[in-house]
Amino acid sequence: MPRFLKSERLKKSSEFKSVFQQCRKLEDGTLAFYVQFKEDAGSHKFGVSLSRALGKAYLRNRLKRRLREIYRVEKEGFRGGYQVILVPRRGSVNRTFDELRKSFLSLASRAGLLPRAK
RNA sequence: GGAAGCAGGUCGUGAUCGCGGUUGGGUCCUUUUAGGAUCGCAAUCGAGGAAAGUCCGAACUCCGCAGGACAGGAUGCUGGAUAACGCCCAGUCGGUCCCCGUCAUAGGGGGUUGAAGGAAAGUGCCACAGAAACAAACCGCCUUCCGCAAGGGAGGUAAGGGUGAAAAGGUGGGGUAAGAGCCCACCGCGUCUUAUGUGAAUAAGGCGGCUAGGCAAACCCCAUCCGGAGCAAGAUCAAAUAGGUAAACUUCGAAGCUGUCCGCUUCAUUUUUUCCCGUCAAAAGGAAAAAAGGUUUACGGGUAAGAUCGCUUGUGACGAGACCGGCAACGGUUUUCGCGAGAGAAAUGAUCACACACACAAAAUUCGGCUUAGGCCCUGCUUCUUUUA
RNA sequence: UGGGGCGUCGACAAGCGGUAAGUCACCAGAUUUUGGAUCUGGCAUUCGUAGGUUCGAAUCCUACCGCCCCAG
Repeated sequence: MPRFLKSERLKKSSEFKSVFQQCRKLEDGTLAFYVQFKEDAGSHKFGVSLSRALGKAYLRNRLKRRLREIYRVEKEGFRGGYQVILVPRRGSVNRTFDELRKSFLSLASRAGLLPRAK
């Protein structure tokens, strides 16, 4: 099974800033998807940013964990060399796990992270 | 049997994958005491009763400090308990509800509730109404004077009427010109003494009769307590990393050309500027231009939420069970067992099974409380209802 | 973690112990051929919610709910 290591996480405020500054933005009603591509094909990082307006603490925690779980399972198919930030939109706390995954996959495919279907 | 309310208990289990900590192990590096990095490794532990709101009280840390006072804040029946508290326990008194009891009171019992110190230290307020809201006489009642009378003047009075949330103890009797604690009885209030109690108070007896209306969650007075800031407190560490500035090189994303690299073209991202369009003015939209990103080198400073500790396997205000003391809260030179999360863009999620496993809601220095939120089941109490007798 | 402020009609708001001003909007009527403008009248059983103090609470006190801001 794929793992999700600490080194794959976006942590520092500066890292987030850099991605937001120089990135491609995609969104649907549920998620906003910020992706920045890098030369180094081996490195890939992932981060989630949640506003307090989304809901109470336990809701935000659950949403973040679900998004991370989706990323952990689905990142296998991605090309390397990217940094991704997810910003959930208002209302996404009420989505089920499957709805979140569908939304994530469609955005990732639009962003070009998924290789073309054979 | 059912429903509602209140109080107490309770807050899934197992499997697979994933995540955080600790310990062990493997690999690599430095060094050979050991340290660091890393991991499809193993073992083990991994959110709450409210973790929440941040309303109180402490521990701990730094700053200040001989000691005290003012200011400011908090608390406010009594006693106990505690590390401390505005919490908790027991009691007193008052309000309210229920039950017993009575012809009706009285009396007794139980639940619940109370920011229950002081209004005879001072200031202030008590709208409207009302004569008067701490001081009074409108309608009255009585005496007397003037007048034929209607009525008017002077005085006494506060029982009755009227106003009001509130009008100066209440009821009955005596008394009087009419009245009035003016006098008497009972009740109530205040005060003194005695008794009981640690005390708040209670009981009995004496005295007092109006001087003492309400509001202190109005200012205030009295008593007691409080130095200030908070784990982003605070302590330690190399002189490196990141970021910044300057210079040089470079164009990383997507698509196409190509076997591949280099390279080229177009598109896209962010920022700025200009033009067009549009409008009251903007925005949105369209077009053009410029810059940015990555790497290397140098400078520079100790800035910044850098790293480590604080930080939680802690001998403690710790948890659970006995025993002893206490009505209880709680306590103990007693005894047995237990030792439980520790992050830092922040660990608990996904799937499946089991009774539809389901509400509220997630640690962030740590404890003791309070308040609020809320699901299922169990226990107890209260109320209502149904059936049977 | 600590501190400060605000909730009054659909919108903006005044009042801060004694019967909840005002403006815009809305409704009805008048005027007008009609609309606008103008004039007249109406529009808060209760001041975010729940308790308490008081004769009396939007106002004072307490606890909640929602929103906004500040400091490191």
